[in-house]
Amino acid sequence: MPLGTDYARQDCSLARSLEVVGERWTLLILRDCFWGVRRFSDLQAHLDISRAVLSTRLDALVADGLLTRSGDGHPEYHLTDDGLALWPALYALTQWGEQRTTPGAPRRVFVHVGCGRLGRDGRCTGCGESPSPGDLEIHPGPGADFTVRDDPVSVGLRTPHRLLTPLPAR
Amino acid sequence: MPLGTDYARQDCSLARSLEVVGERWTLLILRDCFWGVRRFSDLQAHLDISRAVLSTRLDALVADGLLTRSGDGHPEYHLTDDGLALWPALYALTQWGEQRTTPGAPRRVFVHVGCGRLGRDGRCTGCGESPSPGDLEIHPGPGADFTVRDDPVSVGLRTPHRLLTPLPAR
DNA sequence: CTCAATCAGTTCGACCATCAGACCAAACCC
DNA sequence: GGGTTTGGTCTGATGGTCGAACTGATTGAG
Repeated sequence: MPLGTDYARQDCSLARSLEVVGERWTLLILRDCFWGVRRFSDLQAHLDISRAVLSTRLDALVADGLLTRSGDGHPEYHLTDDGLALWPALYALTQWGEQRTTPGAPRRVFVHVGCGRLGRDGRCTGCGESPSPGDLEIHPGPGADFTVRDDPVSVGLRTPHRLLTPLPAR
Repeated sequence: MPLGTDYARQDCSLARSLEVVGERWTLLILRDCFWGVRRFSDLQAHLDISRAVLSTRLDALVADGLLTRSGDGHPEYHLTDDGLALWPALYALTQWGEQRTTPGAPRRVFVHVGCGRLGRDGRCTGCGESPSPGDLEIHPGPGADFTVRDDPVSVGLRTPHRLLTPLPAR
């Protein structure tokens, strides 16, 4: 928990959110899940995160109902509806970072499949709606840098990829 | 910084965002700034945060250009344009927390002054636009609980209050 | 089927952040 | 000018995070 336990006495929904997704690494793990990453080792390799912390975070996300752990052998992690509902917040935070650091050259571009591009406000430039993540493709943008990482997830993102479908492709 | 320094080698705008606003307490401090809190002691009393940490966070937010520190005597903290641009992300996270914990009874309701209410997607139910925070009023909602806190900021929020105007009123 | 490699963690000790509380100097109030 | 408030800093105790080593189950190759 990112907040002291006595923070339960704060009457604010943002604090409630941060108790679940405010810890170090948690939002980056969920971002990878939206992109389709499902395996422990892929998350670990892509995030350069300590295995101990990744294990703790995944346990917490499953306990909080944002992820499910499935499979009898090596588990796969999938977003629940509660997890999927986080997409607008995640996208808004990403856009804020993009606008601050590389305003003219986005690292990633999201495409509403068969329709238009996703604008900064999360609306499709084609239909004007806010597509659900499953209807989106992530494309490398002009600000992307392919030289920094060689893990399977980073490699898989060098070409367009439908969100929520397995990454790396198997 | 919430992420290891070597995370500079990650090619992702979300990571960039989290390096600025991902630390414990930072988003709650900014939330208070949107509500109009400007003084060190008001933040400290409302958040129940250690003074040392609050001091560190405010320094970082000023250095990152999200807040300005003004006044020759006791300083006032104000949001910059970069800080104000965070509003959609902050609102989206708040709505996610509200939907998860108290779906039918929001703790706070935001009103586009003279127009309509703010929907879950940040659009006004009246005009359909996404108002900037300065055009919004925060009202206590049906899920608000006035019994938990008695600091000046909490008291000031028991009645409708225009965002970005001084809180507590002086 | 056997054996090695991979996967999904757990454990460990070093290090860093956060906490509550004490302390302090400048600003403000009378 | 003196006392109070404000806005911090400092300190020792506690808890989180780190990289690296270790482990046991699963999977794949032959």
